[in-house]
Order: sequence, then C-alpha cells, then structure tokens
Amino acid sequence: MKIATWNINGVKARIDTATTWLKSESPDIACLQEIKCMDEAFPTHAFEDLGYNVAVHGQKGFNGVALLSKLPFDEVTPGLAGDAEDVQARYLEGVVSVPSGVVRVVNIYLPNGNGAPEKFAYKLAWMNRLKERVKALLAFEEPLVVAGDYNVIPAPEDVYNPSAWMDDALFRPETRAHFQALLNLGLTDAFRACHDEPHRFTFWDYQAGAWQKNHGLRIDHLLLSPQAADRLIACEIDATPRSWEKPSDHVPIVAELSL
DNA sequence: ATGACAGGCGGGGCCTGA
Repeated sequence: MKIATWNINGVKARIDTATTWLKSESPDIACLQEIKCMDEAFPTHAFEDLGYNVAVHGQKGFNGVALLSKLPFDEVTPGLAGDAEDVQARYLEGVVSVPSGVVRVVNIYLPNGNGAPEKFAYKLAWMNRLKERVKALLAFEEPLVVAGDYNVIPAPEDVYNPSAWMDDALFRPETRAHFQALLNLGLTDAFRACHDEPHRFTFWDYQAGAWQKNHGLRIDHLLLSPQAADRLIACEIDATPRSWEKPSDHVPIVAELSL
C-alpha cells in the first residue's frame, strides 16, 4: 500500500497537475495540503473519477487539507483538538480497513510560524496539541501514519544552507525540539529510515531560482507508529512534478507499507 | 539590504506563504 503526501499549493490551480501525478503513481492514499478552498469548492469528482474516496477539511482562501483513499473511510475526523478558538483548517484524520486490519492516516498542514511573534507561538502550541493527539492515537497500538507539510527542517542536512536558516521558524531550535519530542513518542521518520543521504528536499521556493540551484528544504514528512514502521518497505521523494509547468513549490513523498 | 514568485480574492493591490 502506497501512502503519499503533497502540498499542492491550491487545488483549483493544480487540478491537472494533481490528477496527472495520481494517474501515474496511483497511491492508495494521498494527503493533500494547502487546498485553499472551501469544502464545497473542492473538485471531488475529478478525484472520484480516478477511483478515490474523498474527505475534505477546507476553508476560504488559505490552508485546507484533503484525504484521498481508494479504500472507503471507516472514520473521518476533521480538526485538531486542544483549542476551541482555532478555526484554521490544518488537520484531517481518516481510518481505512486494510487486509491486515486498519491503518489510521493523519493529514497535517503544520503552521509556518514566520512573521509576527504570535505566529511562532501558534506553531509551537499547535505542535504541542499534535503531540497530545498522537500520544492518544499511539495507545491504540495500530499502524498510524502522520503525514503532511510539517514546516519543520529536522536537521542541518535537510536544508541547503543551514547557517542562513538558523533564525527561521522552520529551523529554530524550539521547532526542532518540538519535532524531536514528537519522534520521542515512538514515531519513525519514514524517509530517514530508508535514506541517510543529505540534501534530499521536498520543497524549493519559487523565488531566486531555488529549484535550478537545488536550494531546497526537507519539510514534508511521514512519521510512522511502531506498527507502521515494522511494515515499511520504501519511502521516496518524487521531485519530477517540480519541473512541470506551473508546479507546486512542494513535491510528493510516498511511503510503501505492507498492510 | 532588499526582493525575488505564486495563489486567492476580487476586480486593484494586498495578504499569505516558506
């Protein structure tokens, strides 16, 4: 079973790109972030035509996440618990039955945290809320995949020029500590479990020729519970869509599990 | 040092992103 995550930076602007890639790679489950539309504006039929069940948690203009699954959803839960005031659409959880039992997929679009100080505080608070949710889910002792745009550069080898990023919200020590605390619950970074080479990126800025110069970041991740990590076969970044016309600034990353 | 790209919204430029 292949589980993919991809920040597509606007589903309406990227529908052809998304369907082309899905037809080519045919992941069983895909987590999309930054759909940037309300639920009713999501192009559900375009994905249903490819054989996907669709779950959407959107909002007007910004953010928004969607889950696509070839197998039907047993459960879908939108929104991250822990802050009733938080209206940003950044979290969508789905459960799917598989031959070996179930797999739970958590699709996240973690806040960027740059800009005003309160944005960084929101990011760290969101990471704390995510940690609490993951802690609860791990108690089920089932295959769990927490996938998405983390907006976290885990280590210096995950950015082209770490010294230039020291004060950035994606790489600040507090951010990395919160990410490490998540891993310390017992999660495995699927890509790093399969690859130890530096400078493997999932994001290249549109600006300043970042793609051409390979000035990238590794900020999109699939984190696995022990029961999922035991079944991990492979994890690959597919950078090819970054070279297409009108690309997203992120590329898909796919984990294959024997579920 | 600054700005550079891009999408959404809405119909001109501003906001947000990483």
